[in-house]
Amino acid sequence: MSGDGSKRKRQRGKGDSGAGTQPARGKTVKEIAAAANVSVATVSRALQRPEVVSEATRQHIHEVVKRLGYTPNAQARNLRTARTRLIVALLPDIANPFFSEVIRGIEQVAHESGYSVLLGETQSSLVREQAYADMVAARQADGIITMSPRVPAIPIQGRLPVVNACEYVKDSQICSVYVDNVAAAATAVDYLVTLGHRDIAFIAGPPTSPICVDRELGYQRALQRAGIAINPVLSAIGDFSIEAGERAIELLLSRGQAFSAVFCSNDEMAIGAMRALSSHGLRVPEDVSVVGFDDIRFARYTLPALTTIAQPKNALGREATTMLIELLNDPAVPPRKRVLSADLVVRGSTAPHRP
Amino acid sequence: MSGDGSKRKRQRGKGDSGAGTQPARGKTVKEIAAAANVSVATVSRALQRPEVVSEATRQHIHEVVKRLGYTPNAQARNLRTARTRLIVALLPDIANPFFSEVIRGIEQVAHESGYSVLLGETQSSLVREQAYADMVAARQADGIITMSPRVPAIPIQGRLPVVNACEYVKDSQICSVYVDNVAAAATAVDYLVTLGHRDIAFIAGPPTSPICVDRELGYQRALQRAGIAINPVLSAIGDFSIEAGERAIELLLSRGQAFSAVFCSNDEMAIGAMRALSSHGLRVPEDVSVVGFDDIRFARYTLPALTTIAQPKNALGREATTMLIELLNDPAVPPRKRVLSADLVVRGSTAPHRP
DNA sequence: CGGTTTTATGTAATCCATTACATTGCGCTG
DNA sequence: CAGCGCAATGTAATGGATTACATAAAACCG
Repeated sequence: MSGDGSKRKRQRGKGDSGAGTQPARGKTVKEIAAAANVSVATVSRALQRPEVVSEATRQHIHEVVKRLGYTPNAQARNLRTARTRLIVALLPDIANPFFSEVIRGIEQVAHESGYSVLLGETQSSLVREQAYADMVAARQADGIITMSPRVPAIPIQGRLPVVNACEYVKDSQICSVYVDNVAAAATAVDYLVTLGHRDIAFIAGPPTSPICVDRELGYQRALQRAGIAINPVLSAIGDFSIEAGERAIELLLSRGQAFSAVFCSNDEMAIGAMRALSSHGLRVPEDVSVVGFDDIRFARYTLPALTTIAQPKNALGREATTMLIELLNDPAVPPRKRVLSADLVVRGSTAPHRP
Repeated sequence: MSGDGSKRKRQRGKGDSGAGTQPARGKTVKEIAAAANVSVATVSRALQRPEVVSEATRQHIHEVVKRLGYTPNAQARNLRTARTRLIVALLPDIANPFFSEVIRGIEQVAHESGYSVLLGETQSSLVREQAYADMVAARQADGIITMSPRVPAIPIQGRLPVVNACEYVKDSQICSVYVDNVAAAATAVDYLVTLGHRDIAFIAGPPTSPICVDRELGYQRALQRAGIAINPVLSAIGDFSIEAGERAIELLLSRGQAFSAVFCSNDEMAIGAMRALSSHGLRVPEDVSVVGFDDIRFARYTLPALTTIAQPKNALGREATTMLIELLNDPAVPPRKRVLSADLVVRGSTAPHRP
């Protein structure tokens, strides 16, 4: 009986066989368990939930772990627990100072909560956006914070682990954190009105993004409130770059319609606008007041320093991350939109209108 | 006898038992294999090495995969293959425009090679640096690109999967990519000398970093070459921030030693210097010429535009990543130091000396 | 002191894809 | 046609930790 004595199973476990030249495999729980004379379960528990093992055992195991220099294999843990503690931060452009400050807020909260941040720069490419979203489907990341106005499709069932930061998607089940762009833009324009300006130009952002539409809306509302007619000749569109700000001013000036102030949809365009204005011999703020949006770090250091709407960049990142982590811990939390406040910061680029 | 007929093994595999409320488990190879009437091995092969399965089978499997919406679990794959295709980018501060452009280069190459980038902002904290390094030990990332002058300890045997970018560590087996800071700084100062300046101030960076020492060395060499005595009263130290540049100028001016030019160890301090100078009624470049280092994006847009040393930021990131990936593919490649060139970009902040 | 909790630990199943090795079937050659 | 080689596929071991369930030992209780 028992005719299977010869069934030579492959037994080249790491413990015995001669070849000491194996490729640098890390230590495993098994080895620690053996060295500490306990079971793998106990080792795992001593490391994960120290309160359930006896004081003596725990200390002993920790001592062995330290002595042998053991670090649990995160891949194995992740596979078993089905969590990666990784979140993807999707943004169009990391070199944009606005985003890089938001990212920093994301990184902070993530780190505090034991998560790490995977950088997903998309260059606004749908393909790349999708590629990062697929990492969630592949369980290589737990969730996504997206700073673009689109929410990528993730072929998983259940609630999408996605939070929208800075941007937001209308009518959706997606959590978002952003500022009230309409109100903020209106505040900026109100301020210009207060200073006596009536011919206020506007440099818009790409109309594909809802927040740009909102900023334009705010501009229009403020004008209406002040009884000023909206003049399309005083509007130009830019792509958020400094160069776009310059071009926009060129365009506005070429139209021949005078203006004594210009509200820009972001700081970089405002910086471009200031340059273009001064290269046309127009002084800021004496001849033209300029207001930006975002309050990037350099806004404070332009000459003159830029009056702008300060977005709580760090808080946007922090809040978005907090939301995402909440969502990851409990997929049943209801979708929320959180609106942070953005305040006008008056600096040197604005002055009372001089007729 | 045989008292084990009752040994109810837990059989709650996903196929049968009633509760349809299970928590959104993803599809597995097994299910695909079953649906396609092949073995798991064949499915895996069809996806990983399509050339080894027959044309018909491959098409059939792909069809099933698509129909059922299957995405292989990356954690499982990673565990098995012992690679994560993740690299950590360690940097002190993501909001620093210099680093964010380097990061972009890193992200690009990583993406081209099928890697993703884990953002490791350290705030120059050793603890956080180490925490990210430990992710490599925990096999949660394959390697590290560090932009700080330290190389964290990673308790793994064999070659450390680390590349140093922008900074470098002396006498080490670590791969690095950086510019010749001595030569670049000397070029900048040479240029000021050519313009007739002899009283050239210097704003140094934190002396803990070798590249700062190098920049100072370059400054000194250029002066020596020109037969100008090095005057310690004309040097100040800053921490790379705009404010530090302002403070440095205050300090230099307070010392009473006249200077007609100042070379700053980075652009942000140069921007601060320009502000401080003009708030003291000194015109740039008419009264004082200013040169920076890095050529961050805003350097082009200051008033006057900043003359500076252009570091190939994108290339630094790209090259570092290329090196790291090479190293990951073949740990036997010899350690290399790669020096990229940095060129002087002359803009408006420098002018001939006017006695 | 027998019986019931509680506490500490062990055993083995599980997560899911990859892949070494085994097997099957077919075409080709001498 | 036996025999060999190659191509295609299958079976099951493997990676390393977590954890459900089982068990043993200790504490508690009337």
